[in-house]
Amino acid sequence: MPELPEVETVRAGIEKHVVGRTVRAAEVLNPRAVRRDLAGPDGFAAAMAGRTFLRAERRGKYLWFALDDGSEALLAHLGMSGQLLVGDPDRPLSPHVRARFTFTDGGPDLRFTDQRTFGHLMLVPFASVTLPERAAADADPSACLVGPSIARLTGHAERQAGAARRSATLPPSAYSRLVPEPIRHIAPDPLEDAFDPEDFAARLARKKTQVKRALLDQSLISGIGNIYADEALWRAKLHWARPTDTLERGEVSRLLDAVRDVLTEALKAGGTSFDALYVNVNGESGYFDRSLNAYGREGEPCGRCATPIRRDSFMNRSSYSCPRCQK
DNA sequence: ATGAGGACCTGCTCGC
DNA sequence: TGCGAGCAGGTCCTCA
Repeated sequence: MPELPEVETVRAGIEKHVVGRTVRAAEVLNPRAVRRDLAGPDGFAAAMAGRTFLRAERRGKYLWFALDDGSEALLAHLGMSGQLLVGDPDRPLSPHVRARFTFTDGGPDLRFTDQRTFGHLMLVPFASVTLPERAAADADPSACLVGPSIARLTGHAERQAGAARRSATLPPSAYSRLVPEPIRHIAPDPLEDAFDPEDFAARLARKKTQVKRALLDQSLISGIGNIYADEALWRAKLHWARPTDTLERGEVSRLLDAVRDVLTEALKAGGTSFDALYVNVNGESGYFDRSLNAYGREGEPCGRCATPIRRDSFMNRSSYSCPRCQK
């Protein structure tokens, strides 16, 4: 499943193939792929035509392409099974292609493929406006000029004009710190500069929930899914059901180190698994089978103490842990 | 306000 | 051989 390392692999892989290119036509083959875009499939497709890809960016499991002057973005979430593939525009259309973008240069096209259709695409404005306004918005979310309710009611043309007007006040260097409006609530991920360990620890301490649930809470820390949550908890020797408000400071530090390590190592491995024109986010490829210590290893010996790994049911999914190392 | 759980979705595997 | 149940899980929505 695409978690942060897979999404970053896709972002880095796709960036060099699309940046600087202009969309000739967008085609939505399954309306569910753009279900969160209120312009609808036709509106989305029409609004994407003529857009130039400027940058490829990411936060947590979301990735986006800043378009044209950087005032709007094509936002993508890969869900459970999403892929972004670049290739010969004449190759056969697989049945799971949900959206397709061709380019004015006639070169390789971009396809959003998604078997389980949990992923989606949206054309959206950036959330923040000028830097002083950004500071105000951070202090008080309701102060954001482009709040969710406004964005939902506003059409593409108006959003476009508004975003362009606002972005005119921004120095180019500020763009990289902006995130698309629909993901304002997504916390920084542990691999970006904006991530603040102190803030994370403080917010974690205020929560009254289980530590694994907290790791999966994208508004607290982003980029972690079920697999890397289990792996990080195994490394940190923490039980998944441990109440967050009982964690000691040292344990939180250990957990954050484990999270960073597991994401970084997976990113290194994931970065080797695709070639030039085919960007693969298939969960089975590369590191998956080799370097997992807990996830999916029910009954197999723990790498530290040889106690069989246990599987528990949690949130309608599985949690894998060592009953001895992770009390 | 916050936390917990269900819905969404499709392909694969397993057991009868 | 065929079929249905179970499973996989990220995010949003609803309910308590």
